[in-house]
Amino acid sequence: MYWKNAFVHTLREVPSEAETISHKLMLRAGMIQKLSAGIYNYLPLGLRVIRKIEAIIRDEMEKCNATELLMPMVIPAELWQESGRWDYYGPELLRLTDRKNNPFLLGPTHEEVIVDVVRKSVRSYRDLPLCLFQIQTKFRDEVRPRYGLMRGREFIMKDAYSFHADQESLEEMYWAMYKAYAAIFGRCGLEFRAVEADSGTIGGSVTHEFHVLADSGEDTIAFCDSCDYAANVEKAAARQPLPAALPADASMPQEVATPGRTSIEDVASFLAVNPRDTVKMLIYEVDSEYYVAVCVRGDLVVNEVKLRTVLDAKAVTIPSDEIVRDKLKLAVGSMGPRNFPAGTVREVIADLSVRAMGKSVCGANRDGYHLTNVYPVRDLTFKRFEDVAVVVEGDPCPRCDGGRLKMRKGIEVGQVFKLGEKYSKPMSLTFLNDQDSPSLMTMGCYGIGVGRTAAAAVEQHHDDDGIIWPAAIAPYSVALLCLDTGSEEVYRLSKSIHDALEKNGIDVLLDDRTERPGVKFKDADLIGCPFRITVGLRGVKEGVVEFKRRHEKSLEKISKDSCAETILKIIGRQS
RNA sequence: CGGGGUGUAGCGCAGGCCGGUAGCGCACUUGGUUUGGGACCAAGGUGUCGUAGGUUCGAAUCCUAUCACCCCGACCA
Repeated sequence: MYWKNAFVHTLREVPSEAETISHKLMLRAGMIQKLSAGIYNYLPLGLRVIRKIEAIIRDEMEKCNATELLMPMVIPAELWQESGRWDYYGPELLRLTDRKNNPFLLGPTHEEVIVDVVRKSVRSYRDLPLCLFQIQTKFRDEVRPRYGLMRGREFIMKDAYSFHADQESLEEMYWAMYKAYAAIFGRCGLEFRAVEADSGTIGGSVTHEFHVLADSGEDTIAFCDSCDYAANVEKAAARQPLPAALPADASMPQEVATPGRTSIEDVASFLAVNPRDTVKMLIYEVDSEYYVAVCVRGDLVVNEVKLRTVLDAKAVTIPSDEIVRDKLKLAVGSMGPRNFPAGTVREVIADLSVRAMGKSVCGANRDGYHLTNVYPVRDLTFKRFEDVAVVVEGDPCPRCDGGRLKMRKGIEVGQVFKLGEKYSKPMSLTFLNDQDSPSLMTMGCYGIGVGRTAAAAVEQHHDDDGIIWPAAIAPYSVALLCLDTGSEEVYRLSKSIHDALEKNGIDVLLDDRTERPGVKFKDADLIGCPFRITVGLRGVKEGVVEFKRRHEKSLEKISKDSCAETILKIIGRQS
């Protein structure tokens, strides 16, 4: 490919909208271009990266006996009404009507459609198991799209759906997909981690997310430093300590004045105790219907995802101080679980950490007062203990002895789900089993954010000069710089190298512009092809061209006459 | 959706308080000099100042409304 034909337009300055590295670099490298908030044009260079990722995905999907199809992006509302998601899904779902005023939606995911596809065709257990996938543009009207391809409204996703006669078959496919995902991200040259996760609104029970490790990630993952336990922090559990024993000399709770101290930090320092020895109590509003009180050890944070799961709720939010004070008649800043006036809340839930506490401080349920000498095992009367706290670095691993949890930031690029009968039931996806009786299919679904994978690769592989693409997903393997387009000899040599590489199946981008060398070097670094070949007057006079790897400083000089073969050998060895 | 901010040339920005010929850098075009890490000189083109209304002799500037975009938060297979 010749640069002049490749539609590569790099930017020297960063458009002001970009914040994250991948967003900035992909814009500057001329890979993407914004059309609207969270909606991007994929320019030729960016599209090549997308296509390479897609090719790897297709290859691995086919190894799992998954077959590709393509479903429409515009979906009749009817199907979603059938599954119940038409009402359940919030404003993230873009709804539209056609000229006859019939309701449609832009697909944010395709469970309903695939179920419809399969139920129209599959009747017998003999057709199962079955796995179908597509690579399609999705639309989710995100509240706040940001970070370029990382969190767009329109985005390309690979989604696969599997159908099974029984749980064992689903299990088998689930782990086959799990392995395929590991292979895909490995082949893309990414450092990633598969983690246990919360299954969220899509439903189902067991799920793993695949995260590319990068400091800029939006998710936090916790993993054990000695075994292979890893989980999204939303889900991560720690080994819970045993309930504390009550010391024989334990004295009775005592009310102390703590004027104006309403935060854990203030109360702890005022009473000269560690925040670990205080009990924090928070009020949550659940599904806009009722309230609960939640206690955690003072230094911990309530995990709202866990809380939601524990309450089987859709949403939990912290109400304003005014509501807590005026409507619930509670002492904001001085709430505590001992003698808690629970009349206005449905129940009190305590984190397991509280049970393990010894002598503690908690609110006295009276403005400006706290209690000291509280022993939760003795003084707290409520019964419900749950794991509702966010784990912290150093917590003991829930799986193994002696392991400690560590934290990293991750970018979620893929997820595998066991859906079970969540869609097959409301949509009557049945088959005849070998007993000749109708039975519900059980399903799995498996997604990969293709654009997000590209962005994650940039987050993980770049330097001050630009992108450093992993070889397998680079837009071109080789940036071939012809420094002196005015010289017949240099130009001819450049072209012959270009042709020889292309003939051997190597992607090569020949910079044939009449630009100064500095510009070409800068652009080559920015675009980030793994290999660079420089053909210039200076080298040609000595009979050499230069070969450089994007991630290394050093250059190799290669005889110009045998350079195509030499380079083929080097690249063949590496990729 | 709550809080904050920005819309002026393709990109990055100044101008705005204090109304009076719309500017700078990069990019682009032409000519020349340069030529191995984003060159230099000269000349040139480029705008409904986000949109609509209002105040005024006169609005990028003041007022009102509105739209878009960005950041923080909430939200998110």
